[in-house]
Amino acid sequence: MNSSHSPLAAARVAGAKRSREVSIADIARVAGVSHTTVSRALRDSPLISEETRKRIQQLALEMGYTPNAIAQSLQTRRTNTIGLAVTSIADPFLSEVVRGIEEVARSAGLSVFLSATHNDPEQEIAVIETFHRRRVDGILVASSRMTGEYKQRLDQIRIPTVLINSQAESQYELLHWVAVDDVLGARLAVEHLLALGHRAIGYVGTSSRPRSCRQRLEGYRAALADAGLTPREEWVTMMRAEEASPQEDVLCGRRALQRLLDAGVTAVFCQNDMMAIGLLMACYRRGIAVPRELSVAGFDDIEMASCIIPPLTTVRQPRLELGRLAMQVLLDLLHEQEGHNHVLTPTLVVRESTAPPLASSDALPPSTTTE
Amino acid sequence: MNSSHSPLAAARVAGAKRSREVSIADIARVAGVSHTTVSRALRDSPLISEETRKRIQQLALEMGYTPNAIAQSLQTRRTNTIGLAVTSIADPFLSEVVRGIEEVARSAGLSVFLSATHNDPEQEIAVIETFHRRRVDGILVASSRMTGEYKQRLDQIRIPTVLINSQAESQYELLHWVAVDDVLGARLAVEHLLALGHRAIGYVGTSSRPRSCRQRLEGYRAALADAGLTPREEWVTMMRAEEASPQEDVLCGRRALQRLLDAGVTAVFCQNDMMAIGLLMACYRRGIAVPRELSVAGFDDIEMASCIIPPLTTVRQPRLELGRLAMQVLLDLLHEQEGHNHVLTPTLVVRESTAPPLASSDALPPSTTTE
DNA sequence: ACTGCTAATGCACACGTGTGCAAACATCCA
DNA sequence: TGGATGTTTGCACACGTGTGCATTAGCAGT
Repeated sequence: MNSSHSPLAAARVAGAKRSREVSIADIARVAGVSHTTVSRALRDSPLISEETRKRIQQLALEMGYTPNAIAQSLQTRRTNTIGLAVTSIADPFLSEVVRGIEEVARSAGLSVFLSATHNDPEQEIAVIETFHRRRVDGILVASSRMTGEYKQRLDQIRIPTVLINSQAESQYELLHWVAVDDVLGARLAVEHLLALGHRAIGYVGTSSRPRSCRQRLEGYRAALADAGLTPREEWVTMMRAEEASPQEDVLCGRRALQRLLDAGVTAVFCQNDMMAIGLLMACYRRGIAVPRELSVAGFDDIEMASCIIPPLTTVRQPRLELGRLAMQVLLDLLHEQEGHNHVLTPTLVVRESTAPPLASSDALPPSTTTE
Repeated sequence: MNSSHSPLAAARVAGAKRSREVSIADIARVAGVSHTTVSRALRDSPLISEETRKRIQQLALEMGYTPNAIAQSLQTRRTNTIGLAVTSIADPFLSEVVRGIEEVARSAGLSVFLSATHNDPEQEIAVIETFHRRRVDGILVASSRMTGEYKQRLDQIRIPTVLINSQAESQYELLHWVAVDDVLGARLAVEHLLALGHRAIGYVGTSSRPRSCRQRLEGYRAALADAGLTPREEWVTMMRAEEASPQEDVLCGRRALQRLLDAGVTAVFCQNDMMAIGLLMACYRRGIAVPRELSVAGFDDIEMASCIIPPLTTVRQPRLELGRLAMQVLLDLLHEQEGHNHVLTPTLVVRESTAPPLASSDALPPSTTTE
């Protein structure tokens, strides 16, 4: 009958330095009931009388009780946690995707572990390993190359997984995925350039994202073919890259300009916006007017695309939607429902980096079906 | 003596559908020892003989054992987890900061929970609450306003916390922080404009980040004062905003142009790069040449600043460093060491959006110390 | 008063891991 | 051979929460 006047004061004193948090056992002791009753009362179990429940909930509040999610997870075998692996956190394409994911996850009561893989197979495996150790309920992987070992790993641990715009060349039936139609997107961009009157249209891609590069190249080729054109070999410039970082992409675009000019193109379709921006910068440096002398189109429609001068014509990926949908599919899987794969439709956003070619541009001999 | 030929096969069968993961108890059973021995062997305890340890580690590998971090956390009272609260995930300023944080965290064996608060007090509290429930070892808060209730909450739960570029007007001695010197940064930018010959220099700020706005305004005023100038009231345009999102900032910049032109300034210093970019876009629309007719300087040096045309003169915040350092301070706190607060020094990055004013610009009467 | 029924509560165990302490065993020395 | 010392192992408990089952209390009906 000396110290603690109220449970509240007791909690304060207990939490003075670095001591334990208030547990249901503590509440039980104060309330004079078993920890079982407290547990049930806090979870609104119908087994507990209205009166007891109210009393205990009030007490929990006064004592500053915060449930221990760790202990709950151990018991229920659910952590209400997901792992999100991205290639690069600073990737402007991913920012909105991650935003969509976190938004949906949080409204479903899930917390998100974020980890970067830097497009490096070894780190990818380490990240998955960590997620597994932490017993996440599900995993999302964005824009990753999927090396064989990685896939094998994911396969073994049997955690529901959804891939977003996977760069793996082969799909695996065990994994689910959400992606944007790259072939269609590329078609839209190239058809736009064709409609403006361009005939010599270049392509710039990078080896750091092999799948989207291949698919977009395919769309590019298909659009040209439909117009009765076959691209010259030198129109297609493939840049070597490893890291898949924005800086690297800009550099690729910048370095590609000379080769494209040498190839004599009047328009360029870039694998993504960052490369297009690199290209624009190089044009600015060399005094080449865009779009008057050279038309440039990108892919992704990142924030920057609309902020740059001239505003970039590009293919819009519904990035926020992509993230939301991926998380939604994962939620379905977590609820033991069947998960469906989705292909989202990109749209063309015409801005000011594309225009009809200069009349002089047909100094270049038209390269129609040389086949 | 019927089914499982090897521990490996046994594990495979066990993990067939949705059954339990392999635990140390399982390994113990197979190895014919107690779970205690397995626990010690896997942790390289000196209590275990070399031979037993090797045997058990080998067995663990074969059985596909992955330690349960949840159970470990419950026992050791450490989750090796931190919570990172940001205002907006898509904020280009934060991308590099988050990258630095995750990098250091991961190399220290910590996983990162990411959550967005949208600059909303209610959500901020909810996020902190969740972090607490999950028993994170530490918390990082980036660019947040710190409402009283929020602070009180953080204060109660006594989890080591580090603030990054906090927007709270008052600092609390309990919390640690890392920040960039806003006053100095603003000085650098404005002194640069002064050195170019500008006398009528405008400022654009937003109410969504009150502290950095106030500090940068202070630096702006100080630089002008040192040059013997007092800014006219209409040179300082304050935009109302709530969300603290990039889109919102761009809009603020865009809408500020007219007011600045009316005020007759020849150069503008913006609270951040996104606002400067909005301003540039507005200039582009109105056919105002930057930097010939109007000089524009920003703050932050986000990726976009160097990619835009014209490349933006701005004040560089060491963003990656900021993230790394904040995480480092948090690590110190986690290791029971004293945490030190840090003020980082920004630097001026002169690019191409600033130039001397047109000769005609002094049609505007010089407004020297009207005081 | 006894039975049968419902409502409310507690016991005991589970989840998977770490660790203090005791016990068993081996080794060495006198 | 006995005792001292050192090495290796296991028992039992702890961490905080959830839940099946038994137990108790309360109440109505005969």
